[in-house]
Amino acid sequence: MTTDICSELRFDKDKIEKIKTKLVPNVVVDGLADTFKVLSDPTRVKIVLALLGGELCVCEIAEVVGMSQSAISHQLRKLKDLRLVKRRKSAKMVYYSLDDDHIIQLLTECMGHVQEEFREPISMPLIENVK
Amino acid sequence: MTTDICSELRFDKDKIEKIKTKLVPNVVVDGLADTFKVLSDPTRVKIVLALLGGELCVCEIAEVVGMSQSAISHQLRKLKDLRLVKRRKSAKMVYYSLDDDHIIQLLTECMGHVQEEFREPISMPLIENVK
DNA sequence: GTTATATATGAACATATGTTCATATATGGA
DNA sequence: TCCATATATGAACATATGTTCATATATAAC
Repeated sequence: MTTDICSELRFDKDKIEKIKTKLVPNVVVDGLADTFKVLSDPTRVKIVLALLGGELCVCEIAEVVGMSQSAISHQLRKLKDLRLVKRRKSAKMVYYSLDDDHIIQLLTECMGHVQEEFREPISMPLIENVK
Repeated sequence: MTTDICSELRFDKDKIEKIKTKLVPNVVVDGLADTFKVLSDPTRVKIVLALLGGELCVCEIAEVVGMSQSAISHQLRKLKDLRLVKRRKSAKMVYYSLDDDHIIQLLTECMGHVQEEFREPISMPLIENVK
C-alpha cells in the first residue's frame, strides 16, 4: 500500500463517506446557489443597494440605477421570484422594497469580504442607516 | 403640477440624486456581484460546503462532490481567483481550504434565507461543527 | 532517464443570461 | 369612451458559463 492519499482512497473511502453524510440535500444546495445567483449581477446589486434606503417605484429605481424601465422590470422579477424583494401596488405605481433582513446581512458579510481587496474601508451610507 | 410621482421626478430629481450620492462606487458593486457569482453554482457551493469540514485535496473534493477532476479543478480556480479558497501544495497533492471566515458567515446568512422556503430547519452538520 | 499519479488548462460545445425592442396590461384622467 | 402613464413581458440577440475531452505540467518512484 502506497502513502499516496488519492490512490489510497479508491479502496478506503471512509473519510469521503463521512463528509458525504454531512452534506446538505441537493435541493438546499440549489437554493443557496440560486439565492447567490440572483445577487450575482451588478444591476441587481444596485437595485438592492438602492432599496436599503426604503421602498422605491420602478421608474425611480430605473433613474437611480441608470438603466431602462424594461431592464429594471425584468430584474425586479428575478429578485421577487427569489424573495429578495416584495412589492406594493398603489394606483398606477408599484413600489418595491427588501423582503427580509437576511438580504442586508448577506450584503454586509459580502462587503466584508470585498473590503479586503481595498486599502481603506468602504463607506456604505445606506447600509449604515439601516443598522 | 400632477401628483404623479414618476412624471414629477423628471423635473424634480432631488430624491433620486440624494440616493445616488449614497450608492457605493461601481468597482465595489462589481466586487459584490463577482463574489456572489462565484457562489452561484451548485458545484462550487458543494465544494465550499465540503471544505467547511477542513482542507481536502482535489481528488477528495471530486469524490465528495461527485464530479470529474477536471470540472473540480476549473471551479477551484474560480473560487481561488475570488479568494474564497486558498491552497497548500504538498508533494503531488494540492490541498484546498476556505480562505476566510466571511465565507462561512455568507453561507449561514444565505441558509437563513433559503430556510424560509422549508417547513423545518435544515440540518447543517458541517457548519455547526465550525461554529 | 521512464512511468505513474495529481493537478491544471485550452478548445469546443451546449446552455444560460442580460439587455433591447416592441408591445401588452392596468390604472387614472378627460 | 379615448388617451396618457406605469409596469410587465415575449422574442431576439450577443455574451457568458459549466462541463467534457485531450493534453500539459509537476512530482514521485523506479
